[in-house]
Amino acid sequence: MATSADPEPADPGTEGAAFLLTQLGSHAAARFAERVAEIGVSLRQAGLLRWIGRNPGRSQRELAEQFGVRPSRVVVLVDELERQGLIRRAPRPGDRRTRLLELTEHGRRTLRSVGTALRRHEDEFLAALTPAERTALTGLLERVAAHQGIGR
Amino acid sequence: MATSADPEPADPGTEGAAFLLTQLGSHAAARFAERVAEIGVSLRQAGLLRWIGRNPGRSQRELAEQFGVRPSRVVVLVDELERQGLIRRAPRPGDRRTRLLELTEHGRRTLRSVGTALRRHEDEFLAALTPAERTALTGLLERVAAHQGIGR
DNA sequence: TATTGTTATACTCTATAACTATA
DNA sequence: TATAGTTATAGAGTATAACAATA
Repeated sequence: MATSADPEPADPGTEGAAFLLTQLGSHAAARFAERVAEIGVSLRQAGLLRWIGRNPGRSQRELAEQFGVRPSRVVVLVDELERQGLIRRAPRPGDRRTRLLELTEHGRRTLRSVGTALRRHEDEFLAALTPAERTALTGLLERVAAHQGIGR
Repeated sequence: MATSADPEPADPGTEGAAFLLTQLGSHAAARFAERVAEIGVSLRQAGLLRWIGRNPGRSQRELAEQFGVRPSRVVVLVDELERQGLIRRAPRPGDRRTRLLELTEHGRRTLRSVGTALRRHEDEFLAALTPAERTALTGLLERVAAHQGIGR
C-alpha cells in the first residue's frame, strides 16, 4: 500500500524472479494508484476502505494492528477519511474510549468504484497473459504468499 | 526501488493476480531491504550502486533520467554514496560542468555483497516453489514486464 | 542562451512521546 | 493502573525554484 503520491521508481535489474517481483509490484501499485486517484482516494485510502468495508465496527486499535501502523498514525488517516465523508466514527456502547469505524453511504459507493478500478487495472496490467496463464500466475503467487505468511 | 525506510504495509485483498503482485512485490522489497541493510546500504542505494557499476562514467543527469528523480535529488543521493566511500565523482575531460560517477573499490566490494544478498533473498522468498516453477514464474513475470515496458 | 550541478526553502509523511478520557 | 485515542514535536524524504559555473 503506497501513498497517494507516486511510488518509488523501480530499480533496474534482471537477477531473478524475486527482483522482478519487486519491480513489477512497484509498477502495479503505481498504476493502480493512478486509477484510484481518479476516484478521489489514495492507494492507502483504498486499502483502508476495503478493510473497513469487510470488517465494519472494528476499533482504530484493531486497524492499527492489521496495517502495522502506529495508533497515532491511524488518527490522521481516519481523520482524513472522515473529513472526506467516506467513513464514520461511532462510539462503542459500554466503552466510550473506543471509536468503531464504519463506511458511510458515500464510502460504500467509493468502495464499489475501487473494485471496478481494480478489475480494469487487472485486465490492463496482465494484458500480456492469456486467461490460463493468469490463473497459473495467480496460483504460483498464492503459494509464495502463503509461504511468506501473507495469506489472509 | 523503495527507500531505505520500510516499504508501505500491503493492502489486504484477494481480488486477483495484479493485486497479489503488488502485495508480494512490497513484501519482497521489504525483505531484500532488510538484507542489504546488514551490508550497510539502503534498497535505493543498492539500486544506484548496481546501475553505476553497470554504467560507469555516466553523469548525474543520466542517473536522474534513468531513475526518474530530480537532478537536485541526485545530488543528495550521490552525496551520501560518496560520503560512505562507495562511489567517486570524477570530472569529465573537456566539460567541467559534468561529474562522472564510478564505483570505488569499496563500492565494488559492496556491490558484490549485494549480489550475494540478492541470491539468498531469492532462495528464501521463493522457497515454496520448485526450480521448474521458479522458471515458469520468471517467464510469466518477464512477459508482463515486457508488455508494461519495464524490460531493460 | 542553454546545460550541469548545487543550494535553499517549504511541504508531506512518519515516528516518538506526552497527554486526555475513560475503564 | 491500564487502555483507546489524541495532540505536539521533531525528523526524514521530497519537490520546487533560485543560483553558480561552464559550455
